[in-house]
Amino acid sequence: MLSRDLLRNESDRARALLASRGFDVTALDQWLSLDAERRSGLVEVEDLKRRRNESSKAIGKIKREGGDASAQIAEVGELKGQIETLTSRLEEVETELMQTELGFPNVPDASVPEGEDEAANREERRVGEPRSFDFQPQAHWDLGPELGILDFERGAKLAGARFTVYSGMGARLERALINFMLDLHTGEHGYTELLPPFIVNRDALEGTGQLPKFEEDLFRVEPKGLYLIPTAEVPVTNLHREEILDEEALPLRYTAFTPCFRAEAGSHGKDVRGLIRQHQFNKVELVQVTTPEQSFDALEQLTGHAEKVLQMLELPYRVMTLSTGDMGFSAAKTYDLEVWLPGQDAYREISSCSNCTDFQARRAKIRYRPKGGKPQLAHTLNGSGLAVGRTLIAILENYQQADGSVEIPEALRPYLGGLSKIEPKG
RNA sequence: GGAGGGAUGGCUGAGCGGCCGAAAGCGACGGUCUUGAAAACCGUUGACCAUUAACGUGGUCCGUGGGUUCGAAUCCCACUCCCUCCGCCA
Repeated sequence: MLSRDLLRNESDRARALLASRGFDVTALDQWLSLDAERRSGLVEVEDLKRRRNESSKAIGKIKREGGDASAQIAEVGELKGQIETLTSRLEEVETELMQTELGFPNVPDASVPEGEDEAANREERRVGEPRSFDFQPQAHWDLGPELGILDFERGAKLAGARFTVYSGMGARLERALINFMLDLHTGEHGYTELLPPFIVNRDALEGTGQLPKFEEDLFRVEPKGLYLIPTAEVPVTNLHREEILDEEALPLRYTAFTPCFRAEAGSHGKDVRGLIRQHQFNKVELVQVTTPEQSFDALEQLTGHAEKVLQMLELPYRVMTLSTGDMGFSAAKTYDLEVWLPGQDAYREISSCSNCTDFQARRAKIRYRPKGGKPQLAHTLNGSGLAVGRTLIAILENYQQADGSVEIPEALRPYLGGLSKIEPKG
């Protein structure tokens, strides 16, 4: 959610910022008229309540003194009716106002390039040289089955398209990557490891911005109407929902490995081959809760923490700042890390690091208390550190050898019992 | 799944249907004292909304949602969560 102050008192600026994201700003006009109606209604109903409270107190006093309070009782009865009708109207307005508000995306930071889509994204830097091959590099959807470590067909048999079975060294490599990333973030970057629920309620998803707008992207779990998490960002960011944190405790840094579940509605025909776009995938997530002063520095740091994984695995990548039109709903600024995939001759997203400023904190009521001051909204950040399946892909494609084997990056070998190479089966 | 107990401010914990936004303690903050700190003592200390140039003023909130009543933290109903015991279970 955006601050009502911004919407109300700087509505022209809000309009321009929302428009830059491709958002239909007629909703803002609707919001403004609802807000005005709410406020004038509040003044009216609060005055009626004041009169009712005064009369009620008078009744108590008269009765204690043994007097006759029937005049006051009649007055209260009349006020009550007026309050009821006004209140029910106000509740309608409030509900509509909320619904409108929950539909507004975050506003972009001034440093974000303006543009309609990914074409306007700004490349910040490239790290690492793409390796030159003296043979035609294969894509992971060929390498994986040939090595006997990825089984797309049996994944489809078990659950349908976009599900994959990891087998043997594939499963082992995925597990090694998870441990490697968690150890790095907890050991070197100061994050606390969490193992949260993989199923959450609506409140949590509303807190981080997936609901109410993006319900069709989620898997719903029937008996209780809960949802499978689309990212660990949801349970981890909501950890401190409706809490007032001590300022000294900030910044909070959490890392969590979880599987992620996405319905991928509307992405038919996109990335249908291989492991790029799955209904279920593993991710190690980074989340920070900071003060407003800290959050943009924290975004640089957090992005650096995710980059460190790629650097240690010696995978070439580039850093992109997403444009206003390409950013996610809750983000004020986002860096995407794109890893080089030689099998596809392209950079592909492997991490997305965002500063959500106070947007999620306002929805989830995550606050902190400055020393001796009033509670304030915190800022929240999240980033993948990294998407594990895509990291595995990157290793297969970048470290493949002419004989069909795949070398293991040095940094990962301790996690694989010292193994240096995955050989084709047979 | 069955039986019982509970949910009050940052925390612990009182609270005859009106005088309760709520005792007390802890914590936090400010002050006295001290070279400084601790201790002691004094004082301040919930959140949200509206309104006001401001000082303020008003409204709402005692798990959530309904109900009874002129009036509810207090009475009634439903739900959620937590605890104890029994059953079942990885």
